Amino acid sequence: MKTHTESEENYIKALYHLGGGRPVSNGDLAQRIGAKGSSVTQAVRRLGQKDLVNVVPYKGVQLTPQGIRLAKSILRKHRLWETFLVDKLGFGWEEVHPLAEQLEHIQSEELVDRLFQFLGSPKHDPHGDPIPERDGQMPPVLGQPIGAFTAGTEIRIVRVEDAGSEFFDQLETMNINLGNTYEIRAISAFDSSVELGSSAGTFWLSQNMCANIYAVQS
Amino acid sequence: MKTHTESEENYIKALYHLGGGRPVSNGDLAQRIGAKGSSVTQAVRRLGQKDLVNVVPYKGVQLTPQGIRLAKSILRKHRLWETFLVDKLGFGWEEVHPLAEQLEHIQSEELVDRLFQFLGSPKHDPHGDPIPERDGQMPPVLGQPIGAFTAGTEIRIVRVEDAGSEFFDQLETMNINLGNTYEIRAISAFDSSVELGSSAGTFWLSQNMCANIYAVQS
DNA sequence: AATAAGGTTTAGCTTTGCCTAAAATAAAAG
DNA sequence: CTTTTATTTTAGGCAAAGCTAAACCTTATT
Repeated sequence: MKTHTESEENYIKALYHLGGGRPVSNGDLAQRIGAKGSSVTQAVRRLGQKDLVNVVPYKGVQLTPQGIRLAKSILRKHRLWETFLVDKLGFGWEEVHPLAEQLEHIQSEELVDRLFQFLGSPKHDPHGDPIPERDGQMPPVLGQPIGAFTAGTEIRIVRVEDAGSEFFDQLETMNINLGNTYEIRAISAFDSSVELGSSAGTFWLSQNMCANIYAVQS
Repeated sequence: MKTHTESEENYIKALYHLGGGRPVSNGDLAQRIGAKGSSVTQAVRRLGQKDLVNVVPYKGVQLTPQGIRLAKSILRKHRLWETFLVDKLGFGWEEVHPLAEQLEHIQSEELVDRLFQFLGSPKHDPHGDPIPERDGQMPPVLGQPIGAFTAGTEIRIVRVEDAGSEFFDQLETMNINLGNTYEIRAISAFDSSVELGSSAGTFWLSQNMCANIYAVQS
């Protein structure tokens, strides 16, 4: 695997995030990257010459299998570093993203492998997102939105979406963490908010909160 | 502290290595960076505009106090990451340098502080080199070359110079590590090589090896 | 003091990566 | 089926960093 610039890797990551293997529009990509359309046109042309994407002018850009492989390897690094920052250095959920965004560009297979081992071969990162394996395989995406369960079910929180720092702050103040278990007490027919119960008492979660918190039956 | 490019940081680091606070010639800097003189001229001009160096055309470049502060903060990061790679991830001495060279550019005071704590507030890195403190203070530079002791002295290895991978390989094969203790059995009057003894037996170290291995009496 | 040698700077070119403004194309509306 | 609108691409600029070759200081030699 050759070496790529950070900019290139950022485009690949954005492409994977937005489309996986499917085509992505110039505009969407520009928005995600935070650059103008014209810059994107040039950038993807460069990526095309390295066979990381297929470009159809005026139509869209699409990762090649090679591009997908690269995207996954970057995602793997990103999520391993996030795990390191939270588990080992004690960072909070919301702080780690920008840091991992820098660390994910460090080039060294060996480093990734050793980090993986050091962290105890994790399958999911601190948000519960799956960490791609060495060979590109993806562990399962865990859970379903809290609102999808029925009243009376015992659930365990296994994943939270990255919905911005205010969302994470809210989780913090409500003391909601991965691994917590609750009983679904009620689901409002009016606004789909959910009442959760634990030994510590019961509380209501807004629909917007619920949509970003994933759980499994337990 | 503003944010700098990797290239800028590399120049600052090189300047610190070559001259500390003293002026450095364009040529020496070019050699160290691995670029042509003309590139260096431009680069230092940019650094000058940021008040990180003082440039006197045709004479030399010199770090400002601000530049020295930056240099130390980079060195701190470099050596902390080296410590992490060796102590926590089990890398060998000689492998860590290029990796630390990438990691030292990660921007986050918070990360450095937490890493420092996580590593147990180390004063020296795995080669025995002092790790600059947060405030720029330098812990002592440990030991003196092995050849400087007299026969009969008990010594403990506390530092090795970075004298290239062949040197490290040699240390490896001779099983010489920081913390090892030996007795100086003899010093050759002919070529200044040194005979070291331990419970495992005795062996001779060439003058070139000795010059890069530092010890204290013990 | 004049000149040759060595190191330094300037001039001009390349690539990456981003920008704005103008032209071109695709899609939607009439 | 044309026209308007929205998106995308081209054209032309700019800054960071590097390069080569030519011009320019310094210094050392004669």
